[in-house]
Formats: sequence, C-alpha cells, structure tokens
Amino acid sequence: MVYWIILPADPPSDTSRPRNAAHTRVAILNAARTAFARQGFEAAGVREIAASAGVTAALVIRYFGSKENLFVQAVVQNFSVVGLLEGERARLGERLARYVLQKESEAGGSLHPLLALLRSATNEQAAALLRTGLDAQFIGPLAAWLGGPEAEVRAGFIAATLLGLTAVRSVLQSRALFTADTERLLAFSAPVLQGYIDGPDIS
Amino acid sequence: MVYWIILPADPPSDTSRPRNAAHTRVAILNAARTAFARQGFEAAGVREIAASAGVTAALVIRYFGSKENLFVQAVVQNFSVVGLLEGERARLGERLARYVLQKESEAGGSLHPLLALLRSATNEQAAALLRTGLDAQFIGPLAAWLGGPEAEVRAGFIAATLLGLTAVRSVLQSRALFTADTERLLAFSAPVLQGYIDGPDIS
DNA sequence: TTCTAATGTAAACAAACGTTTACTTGCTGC
DNA sequence: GCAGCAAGTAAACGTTTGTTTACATTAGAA
Repeated sequence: MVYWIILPADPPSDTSRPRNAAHTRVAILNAARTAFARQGFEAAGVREIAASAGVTAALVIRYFGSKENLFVQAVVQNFSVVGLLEGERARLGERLARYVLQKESEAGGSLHPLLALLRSATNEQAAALLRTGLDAQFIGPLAAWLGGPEAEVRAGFIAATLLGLTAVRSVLQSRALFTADTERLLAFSAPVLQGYIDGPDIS
Repeated sequence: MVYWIILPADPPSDTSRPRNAAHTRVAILNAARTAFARQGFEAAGVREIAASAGVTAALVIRYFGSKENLFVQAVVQNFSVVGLLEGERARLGERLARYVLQKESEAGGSLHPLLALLRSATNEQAAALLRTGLDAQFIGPLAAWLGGPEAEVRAGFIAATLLGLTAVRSVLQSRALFTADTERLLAFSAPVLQGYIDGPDIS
C-alpha cells in the first residue's frame, strides 16, 4: 500500500487514474480504434479492448451498449477526407497517394484510419455500417469538391484505389508493394489518382 | 413416406447420392469456396460448409484435417491470372477490368474468386496463407508476363486496383460504383490498368 | 462528515466455434 | 454371402464470444 504513495502522482496515466467517466470513455474509444485497425471488427474482442483501456468488458458494454455501437462511434464516425482537400487541386493526387503510402509509424503515431475500415469491411455487420460512413464522409465530400457530372464515379475510383493500395500493402503485405520504397510507389500512383481528378469525362 | 417414391430418382442431387468420397470431397470444396467468398474465413463455419455439402462437420475435418487446410485447398490454390494473360497485350487492361467489373451472376454462375480472397484477407491466419498465394499465382506470373525492371511493382499495382474495385463494389457496395453501369466503369478503369502495363518506367 | 448516485468490477450466462471420440452404416473384393 | 474397410454420423469436449446480473467502491453534493 505504501508504494502507491511513493509513486508519482500520475504514473502510467492509467493505473492511478481517478474515476472519470469522460476520460474512461475516450480511453475506450482509443483502444477500440487501435484494436479494430489491427484485427478488424470480428477479431477484436471486447475484453481485449477493455483491458487495454484499463477497464473491464462489462463497463465497455455499459458505456456503448454493444460492440457494434462501439464500432460506429470509434471508427465509422472517425474517418474523413476533408483535411486532404485543402491545398492546390493539381496536387491532390499526390496528397492522396502520400496519405495511404506513408508508413504506419509516420501516420501521427497511431494506426492508419483506413486500416480499421478495410479490416472490418469484410464483416457483413460492419460493412453495412461502413457503407454509410464511406459515402457520407469520403466519397460524398470528395465528389462535391471535384464537381462535374462524373464526380461520384471519380470519387468512387479514388476510394477504390486507396483501399486497394492499403489492402495489398498493409493487410496482404504482398512483397511487390510492401518492400518497394514510398517514392517509387508515389510516382506510379499519384498520376493515376490525379487522372481520376482531372481526366476528361467519359462521353 | 410415400412422397419419396413419387419424387424423381435423383431429386436434389444430394439426398440420394451414393457413398463416394471423391464426389463428397468436391462438394465440400465447392461449398467452402462459396462460404468463404460470401462470409470470409472467420465467419464461415465448418458446420455450415458441411451442411451445404450434405455432410457433417466431423467429415469435413476428417477429409481436410482442419479449417485452415480446407481454406488453402478451396481458395488459396484456386485463383490464378494465367487465363487472362491469353490474348493481345494492348487489351489486357480491358480484360482485367472486365474480370472484376462483371456482375457475380455473370462470373460463371459462382461467386467471384477475388471475393474469397478479399473477405478473408483481414484474418491474420488467412492473410498469411493468401500472401503466398497472391504472389505465387497472381503477381508473380503477371510480373513475368509483363517483363521489364518495374514488372513487380506494376503487377502489384494491378492487383491493388482490382482488389480495390472489388472491395468498394462488392463488399462495401458504395453507391458511387455499385449503381454505375459496367461500361462506364470500364471506360475509367481499363486505361488505368493498361497504363500500369505499358506506361513508361519510373527513372 | 455523511449519504447517494455515479463508476467500476467479478462472475456467470447462453450461444457458437473447431475439433475429437466412439459409434453406425453401406459398398466391395473374396 | 459375408467379412472388412471405407464413408459417414451423433454427441460431446474445451474455448471463446458478447452480454447480463449482482455486487463493490469511490467521488461529490448536502
């Protein structure tokens, strides 16, 4: 018991955290995002998410009602394209390509948001939830930004390209794209993406 | 009971099948391919595969040793790019695009082979198996066919594009690409794929 | 300081999973 | 015709899953 007094006031930021529903909620959401990105909707367990947030599974259910609802709040409502749209139009293709080609370690310390989407897209339950989110928060805004009659199809192809690259590189880790250096992959993919952005309409 | 006698001699082609290990094996493999394509490696259950093949789960394990081994024999050793490589080089992009854009109903009656790959790629156990299969049966042969110093990267991008399209269309069923007609999608994607095939090398 | 509502936990639930064991059924070579 | 082995099944095993129930603890207002 004495050891508790000797330890610093806020040691590993989890063990001695005072009871605080708001902080706990955030901790659970962060743990869930990481777990869903690493393992997908099905494989990620409520007990494991709870443990890595420093609580128990029962509390997670108490706060979010169900695993499905936790997924919605942690992942579906949490990826967006709007940040990438800032900047000159002629280089949007490059920004998008860099967005998916950067190593996980470079992605702001956390795992790539697209990973959670991709790793969970195969579960029918999660896919139904993601369907809405992808249209509302990625394809929709991107299409509106692009403009023109083919905007939706163009945005869809961009999403498909980014997801495909993420799939082959981060999930399947196919040798061809996993070991190649980022700049070379960028040289291939950025023009393609820019082509979807600025290419001519199909009659 | 009388109804059985009235029914034709070989009714649903399953109930009255005589004992035949070879036929049963094939039936299990077919059922497994469909189940893995529809639900992915984890969600597809051995009991369900067995039932749809007209046998019990114990027999499936007896024949294939484990669910993992069943997956290898049903899916991993069963997708290949070689068929698409026949024909003129200038139209390979179009053939590849058609390969993934055709509706499931047009894909020879069965589900698209890429679906099983994609829906199972998120399971770490299955992904490890698919990693080898994708390189050995798709990217490898395609790269050898393409030739040139960048062949592997080009093949990787082609695989990524096809997987991405399949993901957005068949799994996420995003409105933008799900409702658009095949010919328009073909007009967008075929040139991109052909670009990966014939485009200039990156210095 | 005391009391109560909020915060959290331990333990168990029912269902589903892949797999194993022991058993029954039926085709086939002698 | 009949043994023997292959083909197939029923039932259970041990885990793991998301979720529920009943209980403990602590923070904060009175």
